[in-house]
Amino acid sequence: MALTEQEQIRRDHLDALRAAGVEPFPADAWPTTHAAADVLDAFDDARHQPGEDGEPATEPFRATIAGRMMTKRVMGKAAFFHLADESGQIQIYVRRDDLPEGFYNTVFKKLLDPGDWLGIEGEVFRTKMGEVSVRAENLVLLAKSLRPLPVEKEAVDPETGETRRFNEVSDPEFRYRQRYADLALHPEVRDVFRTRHRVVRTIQGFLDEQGYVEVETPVLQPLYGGAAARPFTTHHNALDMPLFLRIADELYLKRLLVGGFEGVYEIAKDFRNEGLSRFHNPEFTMLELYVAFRDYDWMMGLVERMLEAVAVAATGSADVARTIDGQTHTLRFAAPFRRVPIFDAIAQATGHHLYRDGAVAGRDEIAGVARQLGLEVDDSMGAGKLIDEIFGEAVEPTLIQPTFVTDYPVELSPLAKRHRTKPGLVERFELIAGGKELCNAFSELNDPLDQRARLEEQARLAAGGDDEATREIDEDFLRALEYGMPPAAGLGVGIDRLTMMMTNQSSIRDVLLFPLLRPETISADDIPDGTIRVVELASGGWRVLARVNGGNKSETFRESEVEAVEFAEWLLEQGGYDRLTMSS
RNA sequence: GCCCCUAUAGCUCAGUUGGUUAGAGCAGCGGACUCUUAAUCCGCGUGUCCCAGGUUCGAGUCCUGGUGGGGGCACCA
Repeated sequence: MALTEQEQIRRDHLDALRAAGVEPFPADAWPTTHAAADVLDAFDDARHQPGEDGEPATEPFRATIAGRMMTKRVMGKAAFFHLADESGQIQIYVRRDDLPEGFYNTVFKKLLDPGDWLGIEGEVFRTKMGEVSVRAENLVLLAKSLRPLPVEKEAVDPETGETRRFNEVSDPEFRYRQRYADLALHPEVRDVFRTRHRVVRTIQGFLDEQGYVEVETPVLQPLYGGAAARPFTTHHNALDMPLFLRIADELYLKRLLVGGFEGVYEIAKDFRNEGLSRFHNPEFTMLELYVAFRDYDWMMGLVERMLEAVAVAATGSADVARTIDGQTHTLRFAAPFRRVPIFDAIAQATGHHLYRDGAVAGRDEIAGVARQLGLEVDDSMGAGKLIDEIFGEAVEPTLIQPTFVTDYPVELSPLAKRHRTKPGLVERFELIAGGKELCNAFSELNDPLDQRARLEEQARLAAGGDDEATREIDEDFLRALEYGMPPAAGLGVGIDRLTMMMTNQSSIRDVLLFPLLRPETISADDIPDGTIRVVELASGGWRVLARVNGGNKSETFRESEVEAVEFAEWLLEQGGYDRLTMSS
């Protein structure tokens, strides 16, 4: 691999450390007494601060800490740097004469670099400039950093009192591809994932308290179902059979209701083979919950209480700040949330009552309203689809405060029970907040004959070329339903989008530690010396990469893999190379 | 799949109408400095200007095609 000058210098430092008898990757543990933030919290000037003239503190405050060296300010025989651990940063004061003979000049000044993990032991004090710091009496290298972390600097603006950051890494690609560096540099990014952890834990704690059981159902499924989406497919060798990564876990959780569990939930990774966007990642986390003997009305009450608990856990209060189109709103996740039937919401927004006298308006009337709103209408769109479009255009973006939208047209909701009093509608709600859907819930369909009819309709769609419809009927699921599934309320919550809401992030990539990106392109710099490699290009074609004695060769073949391989083999025969590898 | 924006040093960015040897700050290297904090001061420029073609006497700059990334649309019960 080609090393940058700075990478080479750090490797030189590594060798020099070993030569000086300092192990760069020691095995010894370094048990700490404090986190950086604990030291800052606990410091008390009256008891811990030494006197001006070398007078010892009335109660010296000794601490052993560990972290990453972030900055280094050397002033001859003394130096300062900041040490960052998970809790925050604390300044370290180093003096030549506090350390063993020669260590400061030959090791600390020359061979330790920003990014190195250090252990510090010493007394806590406040500097003349007023910053609580640790005076290092023992300084130990815990792990050497061989790759320079980008350096960002901070300063407090004297007028506003706000901390400004300079040279901040702004390239999103760098941040997502090298999340480890992003996290090391940006405590606030770590905070997002701590909040995500609290969101999940709060939900689990809340549901556990109700007596519900968290379960694990198969990720690898012989048939996929429970949603409409294209699946990822894979293959099991020993059984020689295709398998699908789940697109939902609904059908397995319902089997558990049949089996006698009265409240089950799963926080699951689902996988959908679809596009990427600010709101979509091919693998994402979904909460699904099913509770026997309850209905969607009851479920709204549970969601209100659960999300209030989540908001408090995530932000400290039920009021959550949310930036939408550059405007900051305060979303109140305090029960009860507003409830509005979808047709009432549409009527308020458009003036058109499309559900009258116990029936949904005619398709032509609905299409007319859609056209008035500037929506494109084509003949394939049914009444249900048009209602959905009108809602999405005219209502959804206006629902900033958490709002339950209820009683959808039956065509939109094949898995929900028909409404007990309103013909043509189903018992379903979505929770909308900040103009986006957060939850989807039904009174669940438990009639096995009706369910069979609907799955058969799906299979017909699949045969007709709809690649999001499930091709095969899940006979085992129907067999389970035939034994009898209790009436139940079901809920789905997108955990990623909920976390976006609670942390005020605008992209799903900012709440996923490792969002999916296209693979990095390999260049000749990235392969070991003395090797030749043939790589297939995402853009089509093949490239032969060769590297010997630091010299690179790169040759692209658009048309033929055979030509590329023949060229690589010819190159190998010319000598100087000892290896030819193929990579996909 | 379509549209817009974008890619220059490890990081953040300049780079004029196409002009000869591509710049700055930070980081790094050498030196000074025992309370600094975007430390300071002196000296040093480290590069596949995303890739491949093309136009031109001459391309970081213009054109065509491609790739990565961001945003929007479409898709997503």
